[in-house]
Amino acid sequence: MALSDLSSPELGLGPVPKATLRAHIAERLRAAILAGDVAPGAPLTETALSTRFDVSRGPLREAMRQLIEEGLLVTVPYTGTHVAALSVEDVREIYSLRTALEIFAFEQVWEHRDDRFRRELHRRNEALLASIDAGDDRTSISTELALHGLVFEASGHKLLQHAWHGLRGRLQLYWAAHHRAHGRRGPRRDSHDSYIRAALGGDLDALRLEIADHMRRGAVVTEKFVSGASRKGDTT
Amino acid sequence: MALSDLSSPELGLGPVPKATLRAHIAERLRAAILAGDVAPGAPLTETALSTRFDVSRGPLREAMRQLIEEGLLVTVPYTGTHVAALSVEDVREIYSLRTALEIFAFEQVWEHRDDRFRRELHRRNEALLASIDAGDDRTSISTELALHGLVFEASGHKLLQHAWHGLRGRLQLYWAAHHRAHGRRGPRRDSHDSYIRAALGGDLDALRLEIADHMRRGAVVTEKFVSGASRKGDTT
DNA sequence: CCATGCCAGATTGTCAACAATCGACGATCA
DNA sequence: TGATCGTCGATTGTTGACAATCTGGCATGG
Repeated sequence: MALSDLSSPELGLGPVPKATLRAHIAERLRAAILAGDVAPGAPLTETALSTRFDVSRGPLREAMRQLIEEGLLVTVPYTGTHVAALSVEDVREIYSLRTALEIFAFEQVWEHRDDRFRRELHRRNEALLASIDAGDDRTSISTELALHGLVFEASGHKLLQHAWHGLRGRLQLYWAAHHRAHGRRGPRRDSHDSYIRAALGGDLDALRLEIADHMRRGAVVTEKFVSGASRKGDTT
Repeated sequence: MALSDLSSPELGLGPVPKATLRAHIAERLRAAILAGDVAPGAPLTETALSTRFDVSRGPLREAMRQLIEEGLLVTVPYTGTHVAALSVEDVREIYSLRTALEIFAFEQVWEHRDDRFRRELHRRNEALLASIDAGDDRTSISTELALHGLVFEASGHKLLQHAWHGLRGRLQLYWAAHHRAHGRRGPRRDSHDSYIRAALGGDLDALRLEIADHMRRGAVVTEKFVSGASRKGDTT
């Protein structure tokens, strides 16, 4: 199953999202952080945020707890909360774990790849290319994450998807910061060609190597940015 | 580094845990669930819990959010909260992801295994054997989890440890339920012998196979229990 | 007899006030 | 002059009351 419900519109049926205030707050706050409205390492106070969002501190705190769990915020009891700081160690952990999880995801999907999967992979890659060509670095982050996210969605493995979401948020924090610092962060236009080829090919071992290499390249770029930024006394 | 601070007593120095109420509540509630004081699938109401714990609903809610994130509770807005129900699909996901993560953890540690690591592995295995021999099924769950947890601690990979903690909680929920249902759930006395051998040996590929096999065996046992329990209309 | 609409109880969501704790500044004293 | 202790502002932690929403059952009408 699982493989069959990638983007079925379902005619708009299915359970509608129940909107609780904390969910909205979490979404807005996450967006604000990833948009760089507050820099990594910058402090956040509950009262200030509750005023800005015009909500009480109760739901705001619950939303912040969620972002803490996602690794975007750090808090120390009775003292304060701040946006997670950037660190090279973090980058290494994110990319190494990403490698392991994405390979595992492909192992799960491997025998079940169908036309739908192939088409969707191509579609998302073209969306990535389009945003790169348009020079829109902001959406190219989203499209690249969507491309890599496909295999996790297709796996139908809820726990695995959960782990991917956690990684994705942290990754987005670093990419967004990189984007703001250097203007252009996006991958080279052809950087995913061999990835796509291997993902649709017949050699699982080749894909393993390709993913490891792909991640290694990404990690090097991001690490370099972080160590450069922290040397300038930016964060940490 | 990382490999060096496995169980250093530090003479009782080091930062004392800052006790917030929600942390205590989360701990107690988690213990209650894993002890089976509330069965999987059973409903939990905030007001009832806040009365029993003699705290207000604020910190209680934050503690519950944490357990929700850990996969022990499930909530639907404005409607209710219940302990997570058991499902064979969940078991398959837990064990398959466990396999991937534990292999990854060993890959991280492989070249850094030292005497300390070897000693600690033996120590924890002996603790497991002791609890099995003592017929203490309750602590044998803890000791088995501690044994498998070593490689994650030794990896020094914070993100990986975080993922392991998430898996461990879910696993504990199933094992505890199994224990309560059948009295004796624990592994056979020699079930970790080949695991230890492979973990300390020189053949990483052999260890990969051993872990995969070890998990497969565990998954089969747990799956069988869950499908049996649900067929009796126990949960789900 | 079945479908529909409504009502009541229960449960979670939200709010504003109060308490506990922390970090830093400045006064005090050797 | 230097260190130490107390105090104060700021921040998070906690509480109890109130509002919004859901679920099930019941009355009503076809």
